[in-house]
Amino acid sequence: MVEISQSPSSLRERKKARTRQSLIEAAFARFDRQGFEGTTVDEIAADAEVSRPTFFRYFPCKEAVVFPNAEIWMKRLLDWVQSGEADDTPLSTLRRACTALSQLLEASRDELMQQRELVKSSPALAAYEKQVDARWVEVVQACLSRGEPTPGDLQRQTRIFAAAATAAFIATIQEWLDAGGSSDLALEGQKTLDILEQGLGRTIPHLTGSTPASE
Amino acid sequence: MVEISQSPSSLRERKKARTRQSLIEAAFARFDRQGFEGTTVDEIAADAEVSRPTFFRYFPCKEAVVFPNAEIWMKRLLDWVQSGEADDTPLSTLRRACTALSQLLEASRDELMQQRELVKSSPALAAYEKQVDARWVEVVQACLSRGEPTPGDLQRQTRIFAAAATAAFIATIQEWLDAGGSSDLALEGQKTLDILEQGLGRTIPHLTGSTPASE
DNA sequence: TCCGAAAATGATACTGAGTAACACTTGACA
DNA sequence: TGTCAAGTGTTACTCAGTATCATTTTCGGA
Repeated sequence: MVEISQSPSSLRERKKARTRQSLIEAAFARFDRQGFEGTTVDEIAADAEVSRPTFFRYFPCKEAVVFPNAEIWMKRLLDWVQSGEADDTPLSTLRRACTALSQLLEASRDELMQQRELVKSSPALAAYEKQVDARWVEVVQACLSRGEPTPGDLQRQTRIFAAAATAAFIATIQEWLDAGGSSDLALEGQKTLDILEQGLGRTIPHLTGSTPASE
Repeated sequence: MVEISQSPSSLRERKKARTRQSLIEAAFARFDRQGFEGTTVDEIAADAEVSRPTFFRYFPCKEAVVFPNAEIWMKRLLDWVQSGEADDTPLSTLRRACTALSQLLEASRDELMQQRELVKSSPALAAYEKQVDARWVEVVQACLSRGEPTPGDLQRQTRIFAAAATAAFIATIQEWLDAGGSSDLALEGQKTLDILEQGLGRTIPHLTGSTPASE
């Protein structure tokens, strides 16, 4: 369904992949020892035996090396959404996308938890993570606006809902990581979408003052 | 209810306020002419007739000068929430907070639209704005968890919902600005909260595939 | 197998953000 | 008025990120 694709074909591609991996490993090793802020790009590049400009040919900024898979996952999921069967409702498309993403994330749990530790230790990194997260809105948008041209007024509501759903799912991921990543993320994700679909009144009545049954 | 408070008391305070204002005006003047990226902090400082270190004594980074009121508004609203009457439901507290904030924002519409233009022109600025926006989650959290100690499991759901509500309201603000800021933001905000309270099934049935009347 | 083009890298040098140290000035307050 | 604290300027530094250009490495065709 969602596959890790590609044989690294040519020698050139294989070398690039190797260099990229070296940079990532060198970076995380330094970050473990010295923290993110305490590490310079020069050190990372030196450890990986490349020059500083080369580092920036692989990553747009120092922060990006902490999230080496973000772009890849996003693209993969976007492709999947856009090539999926179109007879679903928008929300069920979103539900399936969340499940697919959950599987990717659960498979990388350790890596993600390491990321999360780093992010907590550095404001600059936290800022960059928000930028990365924001790109997921595009994916959610794509899920919600399949096929139909979406009439103007509805489009605005959809955009707002997409923002809410993205933030909610990201918060769900973070809760999952903070709890050790042991629970079933896909399930938690569906629960989150339940809140958005059914509304607070039915899912967390405590917050609205109504009782679950009434209304 | 939410007042702009304080006489600038001492001379020292008045001077600081004046310097701060000069920096803001110098910055926006330059940004208008040269754009955000095309302007250096040195230029801003020189225009305001202070040194570069002084600029950084007033603003934590170059980006911050674009959002001179963010911190102030947030603090004010947080104070208001924490000192408000406690007999409301969490959601109604949030509703009132949104109305209060809407009034502040509507009063600063032109300034906000200028900000929005700048943000659209610079990725660095967009990144910083996300950081600023993220701080609003705290305020929303405060609205939603008044009084009660909130039992553990519910707390997680509340955090997730707070993230969703914040993102949704921010998206609402942006839609409002992109539409020229002519509509009633407070009203739009309430509509957004309706979606979250009632759920998609009742508010945007189109997305779930159900019909408005049926379940 | 060799050769030319394209891609990747390294060296060097630059800009600009942000900070530290320290001396100096100015407002607060008794 | 004089003392102290707060605010400022000067200087010099670190480091992220970029441009330029020469050099090396891989690719693909003959």
